[in-house]
Amino acid sequence: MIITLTEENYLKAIFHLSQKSEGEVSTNAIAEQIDAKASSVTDMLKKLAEKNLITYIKYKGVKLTENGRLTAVDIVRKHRLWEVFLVDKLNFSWDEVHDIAEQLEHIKSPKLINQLDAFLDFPTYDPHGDPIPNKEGEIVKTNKIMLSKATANADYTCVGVLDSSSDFLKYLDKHQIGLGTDILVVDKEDFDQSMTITIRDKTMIMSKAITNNIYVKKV
Amino acid sequence: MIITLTEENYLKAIFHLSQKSEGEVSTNAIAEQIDAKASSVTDMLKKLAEKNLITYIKYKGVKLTENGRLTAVDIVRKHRLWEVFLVDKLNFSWDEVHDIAEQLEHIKSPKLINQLDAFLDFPTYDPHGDPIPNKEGEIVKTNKIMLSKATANADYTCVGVLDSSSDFLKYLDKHQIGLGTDILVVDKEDFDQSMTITIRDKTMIMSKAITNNIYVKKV
DNA sequence: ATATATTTTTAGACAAATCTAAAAATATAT
DNA sequence: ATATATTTTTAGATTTGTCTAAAAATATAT
Repeated sequence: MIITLTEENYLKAIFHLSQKSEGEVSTNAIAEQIDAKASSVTDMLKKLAEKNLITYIKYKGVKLTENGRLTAVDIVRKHRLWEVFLVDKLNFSWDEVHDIAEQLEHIKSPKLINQLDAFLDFPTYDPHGDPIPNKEGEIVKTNKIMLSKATANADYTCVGVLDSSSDFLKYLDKHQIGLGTDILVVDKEDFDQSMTITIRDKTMIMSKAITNNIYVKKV
Repeated sequence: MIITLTEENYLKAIFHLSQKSEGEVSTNAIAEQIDAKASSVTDMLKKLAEKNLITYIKYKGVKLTENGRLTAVDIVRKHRLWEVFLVDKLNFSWDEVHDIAEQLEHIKSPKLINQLDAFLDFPTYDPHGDPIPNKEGEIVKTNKIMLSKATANADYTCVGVLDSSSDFLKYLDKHQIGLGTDILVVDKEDFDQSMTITIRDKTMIMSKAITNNIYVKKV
C-alpha cells in the first residue's frame, strides 16, 4: 500500500501525541502539531482510517492501529538514524539536524536504512538522547525523569531533552550542557519551582521552563 | 522562489535532453523522459517559463535559462554525490544506487551537500563515471568516446557508461567490466558493427547495443 | 438544566499536477 | 502543392491536500 508523504507526517504526529498522553488523540491536537486547520485534519483522518492506519470514531479522536504504529515508528527510526549520521559523520551540531532529518526520514529504501544503521555502528540513541527504534519497531524505555521532578541534594546525568528546538539546544550549548553532563540538584524553590543546580562546580539557577525540558537519570 | 519536486524533475529532464542534442528540447521528448503525457508537459512548461526557468515558445520547444540550468545542475550534483555516498560508504553496488539517489537529490539543504562533499573527499566522478558538477555549476568535460567509435588495434580504458540502468550494469558486472577496466579493441565487424575485444587476456565479442553504452578513453 | 463556549465535522472552493479527447499547428510525402 | 501524418496545445475533468464558513456535536459554567 502506498503511503504519501503527507500521510506519513500525520502518522508521525499522531504517534508523538499518543506518546505524551494516554488514550485517543484529538483532532485539534493534531492540527496544532501539523500546523493545519482542524477541517483538513478531519479529511485526512478519514483517509487514514480507510487505509487501516488508525481507528477513528467521529468526535472521539483517533488511535494508531498496529499497522499505523509500525509505519510511524519506522519513520521515527529513519529520522533518528539520519540525525546520528548528520552529527557523527557530517559534523552538524545537535541544534541543526531536525529540519534536515525531517526531509530525509521520507526516503524510501529499507536497504538504505539498514546499511546506514550498520555504517553508524547500530546506535541506540539519537543526538538528543531519544531512543532509536529497532527494525521490529521496538523502542527501549529508559527510566529517565524530567529534571523538574528531580529531588534536591542528588546527582543526575543529562540523558535527553524534551524540546529539541534549535533555540533551546542553543541555550544548552551556551551553558555547556549536553548529553552526559553531570548535574547536582542543590535546591528547588517552592514558589516558582526554579532550581539551583551545580554543573562542573559552577552553580546556576534554572527556571521551570528549562528544567521541564531536560531529561535526567539518577547517578 | 519555491521550486516544487515535480518542477525539479522537469528541469533535470530538460537538462539531460539538452546534453544529448543541440538546440531546443521538444515537448514529446520531455514527455517520454518524465513518463507523462504531452499535454501535462505543456502545462508544466508554462509554469516553468512563468518562473523564468526556461524559455518557451509555443510549438518551438524549450531551452533552460541560466537560472534553470543552475537549478538543474545543482540537482545533478546532489544526485551524483549521493551515489558516491551510497557506493563508497554504504557498500551499495553501482547498479543499485540510481533510484535511491533520485529521491535523495531533492533534499534541500546547501550545508548538507557541502558537508557531504567534504566527507566524501570532494569526488569528481560518480560511480558510473559521470562528472560531479562543482558548487558553481561547472562540469568538467572529459574527452571520452563511445566504445562503438573506437578504432581497431588500440588500447582503451572504460571511463563511464551511457545507460546506467540496473540491467546493463549487471551485464558489465557479470563480465567483470567496471570503471578503469582496460579494453583492447581487436577488431570491428563491418556488417553488424560488433567488436572483438580483449579484457585481461580474455577475448569476447560485443554487440553494438553494448559498445554504444560504454564510454572509453584512449590509453 | 439550560445557556454558552469549545471542538469537530460538513459543505463547497481552490491550487497543483495529472489525465483524455479534440483542435490547432507543424512536418512529411507523394 | 496538397493531402496525410505527427506534434503540440487547449479544454475540461480528476485527485490530493488544503482552506473558509457554517453546522453539528460535545463540554463547561452558572
